[in-house]
Amino acid sequence: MKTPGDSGFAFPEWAYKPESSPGSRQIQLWHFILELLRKEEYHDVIAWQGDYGEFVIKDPDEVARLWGARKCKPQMNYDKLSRALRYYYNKRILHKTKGKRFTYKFNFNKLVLVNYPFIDMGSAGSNVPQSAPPVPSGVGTHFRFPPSTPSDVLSPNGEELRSPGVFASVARRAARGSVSDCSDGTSVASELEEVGMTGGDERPAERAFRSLFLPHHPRLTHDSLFRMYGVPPPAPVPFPASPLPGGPLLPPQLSPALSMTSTPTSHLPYTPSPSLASPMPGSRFSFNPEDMKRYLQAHAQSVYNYHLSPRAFPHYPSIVVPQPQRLDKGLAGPAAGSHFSTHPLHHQQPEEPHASTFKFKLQPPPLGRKHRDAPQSSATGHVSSVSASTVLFVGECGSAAVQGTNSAPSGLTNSSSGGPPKIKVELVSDIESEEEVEVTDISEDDDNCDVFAPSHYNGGPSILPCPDTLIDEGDDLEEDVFKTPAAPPSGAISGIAIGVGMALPGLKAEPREGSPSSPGGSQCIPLKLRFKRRWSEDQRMEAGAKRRKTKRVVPKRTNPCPERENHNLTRCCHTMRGGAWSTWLHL
DNA sequence: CGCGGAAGGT
DNA sequence: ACCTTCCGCG
Repeated sequence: MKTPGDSGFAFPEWAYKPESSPGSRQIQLWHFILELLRKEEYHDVIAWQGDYGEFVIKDPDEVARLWGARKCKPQMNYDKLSRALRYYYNKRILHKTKGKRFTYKFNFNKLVLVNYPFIDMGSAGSNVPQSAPPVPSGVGTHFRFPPSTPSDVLSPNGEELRSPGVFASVARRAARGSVSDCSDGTSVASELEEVGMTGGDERPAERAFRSLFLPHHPRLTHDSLFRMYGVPPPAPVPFPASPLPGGPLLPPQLSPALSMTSTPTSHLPYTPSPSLASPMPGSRFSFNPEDMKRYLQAHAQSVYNYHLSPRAFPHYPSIVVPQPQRLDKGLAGPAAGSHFSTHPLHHQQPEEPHASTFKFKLQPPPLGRKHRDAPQSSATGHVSSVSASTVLFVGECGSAAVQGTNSAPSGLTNSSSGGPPKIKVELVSDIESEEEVEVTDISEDDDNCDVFAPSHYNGGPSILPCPDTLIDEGDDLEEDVFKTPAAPPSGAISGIAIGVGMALPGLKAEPREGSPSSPGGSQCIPLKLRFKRRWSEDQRMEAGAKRRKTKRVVPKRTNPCPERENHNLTRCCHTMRGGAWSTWLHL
């Protein structure tokens, strides 16, 4: 078992559960599906079947119910869920297995290739979708899954790996170029056979898929990997910004993502997501160390980020992934030892383990907008029946139960189909992927960091902390509640700030000289003072001015839905998303 | 059942 | 962006 203590660092517990981590997107349907598929208790509800990646929803209503529970959408039903699934067709995450009811198939080629690019996909053949990044020739021509290790060293409940630290281990290991020292010598290849695979005719991607996604793989669990790679090191930077150890010949044995084999559901980053869909800077893979480096960094970081929380850190190309937060105080809190450090998913899904307590009747087939408009009675009727059996659920999901009645007719009752026929040009997903390559785009942070306009340091280190923390609360908030080793030393912050400020005199750069760690930051003081003065002026100037969004208003979140709890963490995470370490200090 | 457009929500 | 909701169509 990995406790915050034994590894020397810890993450906030939300970091271990990306699905529900506030900064992350809410769990996506296909994550959820994978999650269900992975759990035996749901094998009567949904299960792998047929081809690789193919699964059958045996109990559509139940799946819908579970999904609805997860998303706090008590009105969920298979009709809606399947619509959501159909949206995956275009994204090529899923497709329908024709002729088989309730049967869909994951596009594992894409998933595997995109997320596990070092897996040997066999001959650059036909079945490799173009959306998938090409496999560098020097890398992973013959991918071997990492060997597993005895399954009794660490606690067995490690099925949910959340520690990005593994990456570092892997990276280090990769740097050393040795993977062969598995303790028990069991090769993963053999494991694949153990799982009962049709070795020969199976395509590599499928093999990969199996090992990655099949439920309860006996060996490739978090534990084995964890054991294999030891305790996460203090610096979980998967691929540091420093030159790649082996140059382009990074040992193929483990893609960073592969270290997360155990939790397909939660670490398969959403494929079409920007930095993942096609991590290469262009559609073409140029195989030089620089590109490789960038690629690896982006990829690893993406995965890593996803682990932590996809939104936790912006995807910057040459950024060093922030180190984990040592939640001395955070985790020392009441709930710390008990279950935070154990396994997120286990306490994360109140609805699933206790599906019974969550019994609520699925909404009957949609009444239709019109129907809901006119006869209030029928809607009310079934809603009440729902809520009656869903007291607990209502409690957790807040307004959920009300939905049935309050969803307004939206006025568009009748089909506005009078218009002329439109031809819609569909975007091919490959193109999607390509446009999502923008690894260098940091514009996303603009909103959160409008004091330092990103353009100002576009060329420079993209890791600039966003000083909005300092701005909104003045100097009072220097108190680091979360001492994070990764937080750039305040000196660095001021240094950067100053640097920026010098380059751009008009900038409101808060030098943050009040920082505890640099009480007498001698060297910079004059400048700092200057900036301080400047800052004060600006503050005064802005005092009367309209509120800028630098003022971070803590939103009143009343939604008790498990998906959205962790309010303070939410705040943290959201600000984090703004690209600011300093925000952590904010907590 | 399954599809996909359309609109809306967050 | 990723659904959720509704709906008409086959």
